[in-house]
Amino acid sequence: MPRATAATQSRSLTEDRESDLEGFVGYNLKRAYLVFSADFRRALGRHGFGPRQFSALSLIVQFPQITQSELARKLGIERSGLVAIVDELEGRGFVARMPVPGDRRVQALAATKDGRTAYLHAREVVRSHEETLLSDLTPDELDTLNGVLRKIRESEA
Amino acid sequence: MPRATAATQSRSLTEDRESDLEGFVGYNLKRAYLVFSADFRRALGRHGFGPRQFSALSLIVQFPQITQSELARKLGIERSGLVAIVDELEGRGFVARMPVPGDRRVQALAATKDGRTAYLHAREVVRSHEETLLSDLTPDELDTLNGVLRKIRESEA
DNA sequence: GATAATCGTTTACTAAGTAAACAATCTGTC
DNA sequence: GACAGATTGTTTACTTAGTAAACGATTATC
Repeated sequence: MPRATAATQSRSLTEDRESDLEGFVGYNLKRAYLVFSADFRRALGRHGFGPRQFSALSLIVQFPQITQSELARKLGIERSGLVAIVDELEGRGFVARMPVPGDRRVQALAATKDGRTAYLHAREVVRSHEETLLSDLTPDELDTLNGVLRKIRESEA
Repeated sequence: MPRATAATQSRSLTEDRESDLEGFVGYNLKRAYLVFSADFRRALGRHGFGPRQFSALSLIVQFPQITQSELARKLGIERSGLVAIVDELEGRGFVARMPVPGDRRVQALAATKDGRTAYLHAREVVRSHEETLLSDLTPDELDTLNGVLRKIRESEA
């Protein structure tokens, strides 16, 4: 069994030879997220997708007729913040706002054919960008990472 | 006007056991980072520290006489972005900009006594906030998380 | 000694979000 | 059926965290 490398003494309270900062999960989480974010833009920027548009379109494709409030809830952002995202997706012809018979307040969202096509293509680009970024990880590490990130997310109030 | 029948059959297009989005590490990384970030502010907001001020002060305490350029490099941000952070730390009396004998361009940064005290206190608050957030993780998971985040960070160009 | 590079800084800009208010609409209670 | 209260999408104003380009002062290089 390949044991963890020698660089895992980080739990000591008094050993200060490496930066304190590197020992904080929050800081490392932010830096790792920034690496992903920058690479995402490199990979999908030319396709005209930012992370927010991609996330929103993904959920719209997957949950047809979802309302804006529900989508905002799933994304963890405010309704007001979602308006601009949907505006842009609609402006590109990827998404349509549609009235809902029973309730005239809500706008149901549906991906157009173009939107679905663009999403399926973008999804493959994102998969490949992630595969590259994560290529140094063992399958075990990848599994643990996914599980841990989910645990952290679920600990949210 | 694109017709969109109420009965959408797009479910058969994808193998969609759960949301595509949940399968992307980048998205989960962002959500997890936001959980940490919000909790960090809850924990240290009343102490007047944001994540940026905390990170900068941490490195200044650990590397006395560090220059602003070097600090920016370590933090992974632009020099121009660091100015406001140092301004604030200096305004609170936590940090002093000092001239360096050999080179009149640079400003060496040093934590004041107040700055060191405030940092040591804040560090304990951060440790406790992280401990709480990560309490659902096994020691193995925590080790793997730290290692994986580091690997991702080091893959940066 | 001219030219290039570096440092801290300012200014203008961008991205991504929140918070509060608003009109329109829906729901539950009397 | 009327009416108080909640909900929806939206606008507006604001905040946060950063980048990019230019600048004067200085230092390094040829």
